[in-house]
Amino acid sequence: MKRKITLKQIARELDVSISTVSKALRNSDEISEDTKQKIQAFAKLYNYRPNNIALSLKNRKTNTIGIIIPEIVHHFFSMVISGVENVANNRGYNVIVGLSNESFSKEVINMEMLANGSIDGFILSISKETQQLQDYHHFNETMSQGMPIVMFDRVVSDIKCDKVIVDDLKGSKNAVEKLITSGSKSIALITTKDYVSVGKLRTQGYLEALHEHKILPKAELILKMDDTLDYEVHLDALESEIEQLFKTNKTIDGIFAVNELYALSAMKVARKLGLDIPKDIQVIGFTDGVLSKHATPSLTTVSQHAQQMGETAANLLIDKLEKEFDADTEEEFKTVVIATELIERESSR
Amino acid sequence: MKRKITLKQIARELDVSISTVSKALRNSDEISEDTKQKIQAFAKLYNYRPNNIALSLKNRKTNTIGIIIPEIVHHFFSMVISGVENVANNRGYNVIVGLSNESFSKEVINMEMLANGSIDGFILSISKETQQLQDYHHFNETMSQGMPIVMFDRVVSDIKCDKVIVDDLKGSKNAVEKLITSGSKSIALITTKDYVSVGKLRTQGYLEALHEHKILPKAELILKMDDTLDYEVHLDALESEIEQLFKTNKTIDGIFAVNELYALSAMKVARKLGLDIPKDIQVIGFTDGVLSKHATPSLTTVSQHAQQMGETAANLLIDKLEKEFDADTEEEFKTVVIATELIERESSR
DNA sequence: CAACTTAACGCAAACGTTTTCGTGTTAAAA
DNA sequence: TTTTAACACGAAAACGTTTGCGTTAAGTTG
Repeated sequence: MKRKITLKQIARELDVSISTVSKALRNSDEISEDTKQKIQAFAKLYNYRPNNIALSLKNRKTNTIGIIIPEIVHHFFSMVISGVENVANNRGYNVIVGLSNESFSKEVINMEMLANGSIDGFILSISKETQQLQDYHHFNETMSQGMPIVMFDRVVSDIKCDKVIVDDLKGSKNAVEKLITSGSKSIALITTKDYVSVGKLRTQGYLEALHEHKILPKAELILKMDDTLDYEVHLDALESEIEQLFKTNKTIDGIFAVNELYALSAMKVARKLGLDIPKDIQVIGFTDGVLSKHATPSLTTVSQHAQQMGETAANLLIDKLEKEFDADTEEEFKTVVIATELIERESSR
Repeated sequence: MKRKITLKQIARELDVSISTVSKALRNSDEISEDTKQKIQAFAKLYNYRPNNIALSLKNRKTNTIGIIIPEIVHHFFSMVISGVENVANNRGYNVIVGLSNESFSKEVINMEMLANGSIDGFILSISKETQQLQDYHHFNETMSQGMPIVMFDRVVSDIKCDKVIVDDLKGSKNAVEKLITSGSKSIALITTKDYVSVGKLRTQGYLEALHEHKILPKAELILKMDDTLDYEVHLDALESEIEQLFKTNKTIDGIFAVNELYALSAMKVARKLGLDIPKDIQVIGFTDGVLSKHATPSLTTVSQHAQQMGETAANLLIDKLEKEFDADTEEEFKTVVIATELIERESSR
């Protein structure tokens, strides 16, 4: 079990100084061709690779970016990671992930753990609890220490940093318009409580679409779920709520749901009540995941291009990291909006 | 944009030496109570945190573990990561992920990138290409440099290292037996080519179950898919193959598929051909993911307990990292087998 | 031959820690 | 008064790099 070889060992072995070895390996012309040949050959033989940690310490740069997300067992977030990993790797960076599990304290702890030199910058999406508490001190502290942050999807407008978002409003407006133009008259909305920023925006898109088509929104057609409950395990509760919605509003002939699970549950309930999809009732969901694609009937969705979001976020962050910062020019923050796309499948006409 | 504060700055500010500051903060009794108080207060005020990189360099220990997986947009793998993250975090470790995208060269590059000091050990699942090429030099090299590896799920028996696997054979045997005892007489198998280790084992389980129940396996009932194709995008090809299988073997009344997608496609085709599930035909899949749960009918599956696999792998690795290695005792490697569980849903009787 | 250039290499600092081993001061013991 | 011990702190090395600058010896120039 030999340890990795270091400059010092090569130097001792070849009877030269450490600096000579270092320079020879970086092909400095301070060193004679002969010595360079010798050193490089030796280094190759022993498979020398510079120690990343030592480099990080010296350069005050780790070439590693941290990504903090609420959960990883989730199609959207894993797609984002995939995008981040892609460009990070291509640009010579590693990716270290932290999970907040939707918890404020875990988010804070994770960030503090990584902020102490382990990484050069953050890419993150805020946990639900943080959104509720509206406590953003950890973001501000991190940034005040010179560590850049890029937020994606669940962002907070108060914080000055780069952001990558999806046009939730426009996306859902489009979806609802699609329902309207395809003949739905009475469209229900299944959404989350308002503190979830994206839920709020998607609700607004729904309302705007109705408004532009002179349809009066009805409160009883809007179902606001409390998504602090984990509906992966409380599916029944979700479904009975939806069933209730259907039963008290027999006219419903269109559903817009702010996520995949709500949409699928709606379809399930509709089918149970003997409704044909998409003939009797159309369904569109937000977030394009595997479930939508493989459901029967397959679900028409608003795609967020998660992978592209990840790539964009990574590029934004690395751009910032590699731009030699002119202390004079005011730092500027970009917000990139990724266009949504309506993916039409079998659940809409 | 103030940088993070260092020991040196505190020392200069308080007019003591660096070592005094260090000792004071670690509550050494070499330092007087007064000075300790003063230094600790100052450090707290300026929110001092030791620099991880410097610590890593000094201790030759990064407290970071690397995990290399074929892909992350995959329920099984993200569950494993989730498990790893859990125990890693609780035991004071960070997790850095690398994706091989099922490519041999990306796997090698990723490992080399991380092996140069960035991490203390690996948790990994081998890419398909590596399994085909059977080139394992990067694993051996990594380990010969004293960096431990824990393999999970897709392992290779030639390599001496800790492993976490699922009893693929027993799991699939159980599943097929379930089909048999529930009345299926003619059971088809949808699997992968044999170089995928798990596919091979699951095929074997299928055969053993048939054998024990005195059923003669028929070659025409075994469909071996070439899974170098990405069936997420070539769904049609997959489905038409399965349809062919059904049409040339009208007697089929049971399907065992080695993954979720194959099983779902089988269900789709069956439904298309007018077969009732589970009355006319039962279906069981391997790997318990979101699709199985939310499909209609929901799919009976063999669960691999992915999260538990991740947790086990992480514990194995960290145990090894933290055990002061007695050079005398021979190093021993464990292989932990995680029991599978048949999760019965609507697709079986 | 003196003065100067150039080639080839080594020294040492720096990145931020921890820790071992002094060292100086003071107070107690002889 | 001298010796000793305890106390409180500092110097320096080490982890593995990179790099500016100093140094030496050889060669060149006038």
